[in-house]
Amino acid sequence: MSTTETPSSDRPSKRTKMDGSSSSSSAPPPPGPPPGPPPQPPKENPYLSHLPVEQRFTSSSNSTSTSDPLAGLIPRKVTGKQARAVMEGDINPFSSTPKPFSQKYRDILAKRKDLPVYAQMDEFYEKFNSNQIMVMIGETGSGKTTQIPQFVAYSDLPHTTKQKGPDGILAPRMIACTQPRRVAAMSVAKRVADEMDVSLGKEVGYTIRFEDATERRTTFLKYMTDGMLLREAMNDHNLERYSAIILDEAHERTLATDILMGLLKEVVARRPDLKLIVMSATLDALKFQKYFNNAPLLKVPGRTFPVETFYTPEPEPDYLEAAIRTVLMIHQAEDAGDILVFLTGEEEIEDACKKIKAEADELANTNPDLCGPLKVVPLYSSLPPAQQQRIFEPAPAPLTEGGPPGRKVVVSTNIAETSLTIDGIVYVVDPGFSKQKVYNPRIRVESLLVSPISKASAQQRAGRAGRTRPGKCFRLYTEKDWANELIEQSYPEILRSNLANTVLELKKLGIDNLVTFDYMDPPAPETIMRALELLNYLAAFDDDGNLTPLGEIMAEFPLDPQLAKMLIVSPEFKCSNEILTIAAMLSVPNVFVRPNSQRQQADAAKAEFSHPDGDHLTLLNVYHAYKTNCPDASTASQWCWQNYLSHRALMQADNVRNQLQRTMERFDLDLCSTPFEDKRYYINIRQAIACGFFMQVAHKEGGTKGGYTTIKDNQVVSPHPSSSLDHTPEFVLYHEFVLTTRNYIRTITEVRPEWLLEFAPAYYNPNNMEGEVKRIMQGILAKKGVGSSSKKKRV
DNA sequence: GAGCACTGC
Repeated sequence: MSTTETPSSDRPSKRTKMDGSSSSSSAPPPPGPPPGPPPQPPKENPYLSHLPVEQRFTSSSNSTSTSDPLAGLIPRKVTGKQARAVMEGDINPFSSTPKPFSQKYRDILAKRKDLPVYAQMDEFYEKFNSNQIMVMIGETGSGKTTQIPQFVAYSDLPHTTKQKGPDGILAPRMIACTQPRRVAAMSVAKRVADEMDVSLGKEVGYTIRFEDATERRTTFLKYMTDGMLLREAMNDHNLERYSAIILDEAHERTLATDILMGLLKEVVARRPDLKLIVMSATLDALKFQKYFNNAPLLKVPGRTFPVETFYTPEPEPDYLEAAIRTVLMIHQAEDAGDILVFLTGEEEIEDACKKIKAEADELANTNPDLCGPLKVVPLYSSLPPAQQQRIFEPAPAPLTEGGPPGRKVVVSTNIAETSLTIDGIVYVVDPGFSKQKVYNPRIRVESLLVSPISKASAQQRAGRAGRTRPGKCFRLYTEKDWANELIEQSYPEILRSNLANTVLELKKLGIDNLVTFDYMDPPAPETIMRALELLNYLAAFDDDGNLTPLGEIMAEFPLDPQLAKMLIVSPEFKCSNEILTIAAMLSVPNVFVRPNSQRQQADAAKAEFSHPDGDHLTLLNVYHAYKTNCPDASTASQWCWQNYLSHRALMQADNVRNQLQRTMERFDLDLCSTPFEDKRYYINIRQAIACGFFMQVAHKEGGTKGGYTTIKDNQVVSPHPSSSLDHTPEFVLYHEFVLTTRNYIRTITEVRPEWLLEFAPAYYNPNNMEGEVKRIMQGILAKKGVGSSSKKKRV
């Protein structure tokens, strides 16, 4: 051990320097041992970090509390009284190197004590200690998301019960808390790290796609997206790294949460040591309790301001017009306070913003004594972040001092219902509609439909008016309709989605029977059948419904099965570099920007990248141009702007591509390209795509010009007008079927019927086909019989 | 000749 620099001599000298009180930073170190250290709190001795907490402190005659702050606490027998004593004690037992609590910690603790959930700590520990599963209901402002995981930490004491993982590393058994959204996982983790007086990414961390802010040896509390925990479960069916799992926002019923609930119900039965807490905001607790074997309920009140609700006396024939009228009415008649209006989509919102602005300006001009200035701000997810930020700008000031107040109106999609919170909203206008995803298994199409919202949604919307002070909510439907027409809860996502991906994941999670799996809400059998059928055609499942080796690998890619398949086969076509790009570009939002005022310029810019054989190749061109022309971030944003491309989406594509490439490497899948000069360069790429998407092909109708019919379901479809395909080939492969004003196929590429027969012979067996396609396929097969000899001749 | 509700891996 070194004798020149002991921990005790190091600290005082450092302190002098930091204070700036030393005359010169280049002053030589004081000769010999420094004078004895001044009285200070117990110090941790870094050479003793292998010892239990209480022995790690350097004994000093002045220090009074050298005992373990956790002395007497038995994991999972901890009481509220004990936990409070530690929280209010001197030493932070959770920091990796124990140290006294900071002043900041004490300030935050004082505020935490005001949270409704804090008052129920004793009740929480009673239920937590004696039950494996519990259900918690806490409305907005109860503090459940930040406090409950901490309460669990005080009971599990995860840092004192480390275990060796398969890699031999000694790590704490973690507490996981899942969130449906990335931003929530990040921001809550940050907040809780502050509350516990530890560093983010060390003791308390978060894991979201593309970002892992945790440390294997030290992290014991981890916030994560629900999808991320599901990914982890695919390779660790018992979730052995966790001692407790908290599913937050379970009422949102995301696909990932629903699958996790079914899975955890099984895991909990296999692992009696695993605790599960399901947290929800709604009153539908009974359903959760019943599902989880009558688990006990802890109910915590919320903390929001009252919101007064108004209904229209008669049904409104035109909700858009009614919404605009209501905004102007509020503006003229109500006290100061901002307005939030819920509409269904981008076009509707932009339209409403224009109309509100025009009418409000006129009102302010003709009647300046009655109406202040109005600032109208649109909000939807595809809006660039800078414009989204406008919702946080303050309301305009009155035009004249003491005149009628200025007001801000935010016209938003559902994004303001859960994902984004705007402070200062006092009035909410709720027409009662939103766009919702629906899945039709019969024609295998997901589409968006404007539908009435649920009561739970309506309550959530109203609640947005009461975040900072009492508010008002104007519902543009009658009270009778509220009572009789609105359903209690929105249908969970699992009932509204194509489940191809989910079924693959479930198999990979070790679920044998997908039909008898204990779903909280079982999807339609037909939806599962459609998924099984697709996965069987893609050779991910064998005929007995078991995962094939190919299926095992497909499940590891964060992609739809079709995309995963084309990526995995791409090395066989010598084009995996290119397919990686295409898969990434298809996984991010549209890269083409088309402002209403500059459509022609935008279309011209897009034409520069167009590939005549199809949109997939156009996407490849865009990515190549982006990488070639944008060596660094500063030039990238300008180049994207000039070319009417979304920089955000392209950066995201780059991220996704890197992640996919790492997965390819993990499975030793070759990264290769056909030389660009080779005439097979594009053919190889199109063939690889066909291997994944042979089930999404349309055939040109004999009669109508430019019209197509899908092969399996005989749906009449039109190529989407945005397509770069410059001709109408006999067969086109499409990435998406979109149901709007008409049936469109979007992102399309020409394919040859010969390829379809070669790469998907079972699917294109003429015996299963009808009409013209059947004849074409028969013709090719007949020719092939002859053709095989001519091929030999050529070789 | 049209649209992208919202998330997530």
